[in-house]
Formats: sequence, structure tokens, C-alpha cells
Amino acid sequence: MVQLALEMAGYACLQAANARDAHALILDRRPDLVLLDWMMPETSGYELLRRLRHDDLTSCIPVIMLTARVKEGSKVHGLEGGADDYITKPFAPRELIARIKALLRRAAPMQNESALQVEGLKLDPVAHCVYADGKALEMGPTEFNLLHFLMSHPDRAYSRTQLLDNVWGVNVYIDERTVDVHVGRLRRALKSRGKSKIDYGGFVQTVRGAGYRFSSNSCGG
Amino acid sequence: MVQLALEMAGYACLQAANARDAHALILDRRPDLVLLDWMMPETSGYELLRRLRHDDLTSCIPVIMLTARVKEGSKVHGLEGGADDYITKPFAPRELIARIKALLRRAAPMQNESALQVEGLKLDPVAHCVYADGKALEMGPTEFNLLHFLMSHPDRAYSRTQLLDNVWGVNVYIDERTVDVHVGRLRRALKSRGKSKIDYGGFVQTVRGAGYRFSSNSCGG
DNA sequence: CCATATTGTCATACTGTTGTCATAATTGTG
DNA sequence: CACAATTATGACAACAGTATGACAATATGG
Repeated sequence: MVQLALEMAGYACLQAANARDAHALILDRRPDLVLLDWMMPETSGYELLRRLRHDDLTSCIPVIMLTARVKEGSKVHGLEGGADDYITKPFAPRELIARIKALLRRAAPMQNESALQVEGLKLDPVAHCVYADGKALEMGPTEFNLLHFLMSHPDRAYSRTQLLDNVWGVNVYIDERTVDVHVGRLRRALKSRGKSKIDYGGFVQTVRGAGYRFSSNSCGG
Repeated sequence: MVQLALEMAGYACLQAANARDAHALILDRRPDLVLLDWMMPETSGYELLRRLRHDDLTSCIPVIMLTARVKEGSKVHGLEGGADDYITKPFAPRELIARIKALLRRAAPMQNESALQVEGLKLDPVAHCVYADGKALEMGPTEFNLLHFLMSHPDRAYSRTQLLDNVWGVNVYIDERTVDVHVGRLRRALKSRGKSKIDYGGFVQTVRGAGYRFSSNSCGG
């Protein structure tokens, strides 16, 4: 039932019937998170948790304990062993998913996103905004992500496939020519409407036969 | 024994047996105040205090150190680490309660910042009131909290999940789309009825594909 | 205990965005 | 200059993300 809930939420899921198998599976597959039942055949969940925490390879994997006990003390006990969170049975699948999300969020380090600036063109990842000479520009999310990636890696040509992988995501099923369209849209968005200003659309350069490149000068030197 | 005393005094109370659990519990439940024993298994109380102060989420939580040491030096040491008060064991429950009360009283106004104002829109956290061009606006508690958070962090896009974490609280199991509804209600509340006034609802901006952002200008530059 | 307000969820309408295509424009080459 | 290869662009239907009204459940305060 738990597996079903997890898969509905889009998580890949592995199962083990006892602590020994679980330990092997965890060592083998290095999951992002472990759901651990307090009561298990043979070795207890607590014992497995202790072992996971003892091994450097697994000590940093977030663990959520599943427990039937309702006493607050068991939470303390579970957390003592190094669990990052716990949840008492019975629980709503939604609560489980929420706790998993929260824990993964907590475990993931916050990426430092400082503003990128090239001449008068500024991209602020925090505010999700792009400015040309201080004036805000309008563009779609995809164009924003594309510009973000390109500005993060200037003076470097990327093939359409590389751009699809990095901006759209891997295992995405999109025509390569679609990149052209979005590059066009990005250029149009960057085209400064105010007179006597630089056309930042020119910063997104076509590399014939290869792909595209972001650069403030003619050839990225 | 401490727990008993606290509950007799009408405080809800959580316990942890060591620094790691305590840290997790504090992050999870965001207590109003922390009683921290100097001597703990594994990590010392001092180390935990340092970590609490280092994290924005916990840096403003009042902390009382419990210490067995009688030397005056330990007081200095504890306060150096950022503790707000300390008490030496053994202590009378009455004294502990008194110190807690005093600290909560002292901390309460500290946490409430001064009024936030952006152009004609003013939010007074102390009075729990919002004014548009001097005229009081009506809104529900959730809308107020949402606006408070957004105005405290302007020109910054927040995902629905982040807003749920920061406004509703961590580990809350609410549909992400609920944020949309409350943003809508907030906008309606901010919509100035008087003619020729700015529509402050426009300050709460949608960042398509990302979330929402508070900004007085079109893109927070 | 009741009256009232607030909350979270849902169904629905709405909006801008996305990916694809056809076609035009550009570039490089023989 | 003609040709092939590549890229640019406008149009458009499908789509995903957002706004909004309604409603039942819950909380709040008298």
C-alpha cells in the first residue's frame, strides 16, 4: 500500500522483507531516502538504523521510521537512533508523502543563486527576473531557463541536444528544432525596445552546424 | 521533572534525549522557546546552540541554558554562544517558570518587527493590521500571514511549497493549489476600492511555472 | 450552544505557453 | 550563380499552469 502511494507520487520504490535484505539493498542501490518499519522480522528496524548510521556510506541517507507506537517516547527513541523523522501507523498516504518531500527538501542543500550579469543584461534567479539596462523584460519560463543556462556557461557552444538535456531535462522527447524556436523567442524578448541600447538578442549567437552560444562579444574570446 | 513543571504551568512540552534529536525536533516543530542542557550525550548543548543560531529558521528562538556549573565563567560562556538566559542546577521549578515567562515576554516584541511599508501599502505586525493609503483593509489570518511573509521578503519568487513551509508551517499536509486560492483572496483584499488609487493586488505577482513574488514594480529591480 | 467567519478542496473557466509544422531566409560550397 | 544544407520565423492547436466561484468542514467567539 505504501509502495502504491509512493509510485502515485512519482517516486521510484524498492522493498525488502527484512532488515538483512534491506541493508543489502540500501548498500547496493543507495536510495535517496529510507522508510524503515520499527517492527521487522529478525533484526529490528532500530538495529538496522543504528547500522546504517554507523557506516559512512549510508550515514547521511535520510530515514523515516514507521512505528505503531503512539507514545511520544518512541519518537524520541527513534530519533535517538538517528532517524530524521518518524510517522506513526496508521497514517494517511498524503502525510507520508508530505513528510518525505519535507525531508528530501531539508536534506538537499540550498544552491547559491546569485544574480548573473553580462554588461547591461542581468538575470536574477531568485526573483526570477531579467533586466536589460535596469528595465524588466518579459519572457516565458522556458526562455528564462534557457537564458539562465546560457548565461551560466558563457562563451561556450552547446548543441541542441545538450541544450535539451540541460534546459528541458534528460529523457525528454522533443524535436531538436524546437530549440531554434525558443532561441528565437528568447532573442525577441531580449531585443531592447529603447533606442540607442544594445540588442542583447545578439548575445545569443548561432554556431552554424553546432548549436548556440552565449557571449557578449562577437566570438566569445 | 522539568516536563511536569512546564505542563503544570500550561506549556506544551517536547523532549529530546540528545542534540541531534533536539535539532530535528526544533526544526520540525519550531518551539517558542528551547531549554538546553549544557551537558548532553554526543554533541554538547553549546554546539547545538551554535547551530541553532546559525540557521535562519531557528536563529530567533529564545534559548535558556541549563547548567550544573556554578562558576560565573560558564554564564559568560553560555551567553557568548547566544543563549538568552541561563539557569544553574539545581533550580526550583518556580524559578524556571519565572525565567521562561520573562524570556517569552521579552522575546515576543522582538520577533514582531516594525511595520512594513511599500509605497502606500503598510502592514503593521504588532496591530495585525494592513492599511492601503491609510485605510484599513480586511483580510483573514492566513492572508495576513501570507502578506506578512511576502512583504518581509520582497522581490523574490517563492514556490508554492516554500510558501506552505513558511506561512502555513513545516510538515503541513495541504494541497499546493490552496496557495493559489489564498493568493487570490489576498489580491482581492488588497484591491483598493477607492478610485485613482494603485491596485496593491498587483504587488502580489504570479511567476508562471515558479510561484509568486511580492514586488512594487513590474519585476522587482 | 449557536452564529459567524475562515479554511482547504474541488470543478470549472481562463490564460499564456509549448512544441510542431510549413515556409522563408540565410549561409556555405562547387 | 545555382544548389544544398542549415537556420529563422509566423501560425496554430494542444497543453499546462493559473484564477475563481462554490461548498463542506472546521475553527472562532459570543
